[in-house]
Amino acid sequence: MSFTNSSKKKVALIDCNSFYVSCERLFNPKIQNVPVVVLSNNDGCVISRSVEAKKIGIKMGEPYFKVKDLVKKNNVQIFSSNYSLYGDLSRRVMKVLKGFSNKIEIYSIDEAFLDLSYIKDDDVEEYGKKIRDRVLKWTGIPTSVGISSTKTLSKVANHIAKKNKAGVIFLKENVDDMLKDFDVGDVWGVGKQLSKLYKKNGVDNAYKLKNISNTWVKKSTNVLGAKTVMELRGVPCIDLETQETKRKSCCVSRSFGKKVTSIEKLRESITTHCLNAAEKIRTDKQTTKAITVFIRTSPFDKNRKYYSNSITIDLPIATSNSLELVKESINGLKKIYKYGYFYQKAGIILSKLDDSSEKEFNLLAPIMEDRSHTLMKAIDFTNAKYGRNAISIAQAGINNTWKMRRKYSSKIDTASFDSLPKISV
DNA sequence: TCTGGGGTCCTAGGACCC
DNA sequence: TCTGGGGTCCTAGGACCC
Repeated sequence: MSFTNSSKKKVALIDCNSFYVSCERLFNPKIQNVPVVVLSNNDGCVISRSVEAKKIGIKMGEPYFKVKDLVKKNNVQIFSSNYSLYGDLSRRVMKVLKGFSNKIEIYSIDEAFLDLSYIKDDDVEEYGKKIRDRVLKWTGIPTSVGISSTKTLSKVANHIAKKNKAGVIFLKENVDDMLKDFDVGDVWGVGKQLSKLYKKNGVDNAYKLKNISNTWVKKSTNVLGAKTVMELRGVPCIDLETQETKRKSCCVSRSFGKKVTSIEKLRESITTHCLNAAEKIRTDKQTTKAITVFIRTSPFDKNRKYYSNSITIDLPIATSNSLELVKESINGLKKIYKYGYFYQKAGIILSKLDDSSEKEFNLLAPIMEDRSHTLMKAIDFTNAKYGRNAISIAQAGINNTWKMRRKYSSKIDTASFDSLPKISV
């Protein structure tokens, strides 16, 4: 059996260029052609860089304090991250992309896969350009487009498009030449460990990985490793996930702006995280059956003893009730807290999430659930209207000395963003 | 002084059962 | 004094992603 070229699948990966930096640039004409970086929460690490910043040698994920000298010397513009702004712009980009294909997988805040199988090979590059142009014109965000027969290959194509600023790359006959030039560690699904293993065995580029023996890869890695190899050969193994699915776990955690030693401060932060997580799952109409609390000291501090611990509490009845979850998590915290350590981070994870419509049978549940449901709805409504944590509980604390640093925020918030004039086209 | 946060999936190995 | 074998289910931890 053979397939004609026209029956072959085509998938595009559209990826926003330096997404967070591009978002900041939309509101600040002064930072167009200069080096710009956006920092992670707590102003900890570099998580987005403009091309100018990359050229200077600022690496992805590097701690900010390590690049401070480079920043000063080159007058790099620094921004604390502003996720509500990036989320808003992301939704706009995705909305434009939905106009090109109804088979779309929103893969991350700045990436989406589109099924373009219905476009002829000869036309697909032009189509990619059309997508880029429209996203740029309607949202102001620059993108790169990679197109090929599998998701993994479209990732490769996108990577190349970014690197040589082609904008759009369609990988087809030229695929092997490109793969020979492509570091094995840059292949989607090949992380640090796999990269090490492959290179140890002489497989240092994507072309060699493509031609590796099936038995070896199955024996030496796992099913995902084997799938990656098949995808490099142009055999689709990873489906486009066009259905939006609900999350299976929900984690809220933060590093502290200053190290924390007392259980009272830890309790405040855990309470805050709990309230936020509970609100998130209620928004998605979900309930949880297990809550994990974790705390840890800094893994980088060589002068102090490291401590990290967590505890998971199974809940008898699935719930999304803030007060219940706070109560359980604080009980958990008491069990893992140890005096005498300088804590750097605390968080909670809600797991075993389920649809709240499928309630478990319990005699008391109907009454209890109903009353708490009304209260939670009132809390969520007020917080949505007057800002997050307008209604909180006393334990969350008011003077939060442990709150994270956000020294370089552009202070563009969702409200002011919404009030900006929209570009008409 | 200062090193993010939020996810998913896979697998080995333990617990348990007959 | 002698130690089976096979199956399922669950979970912690690792690897990966952005």
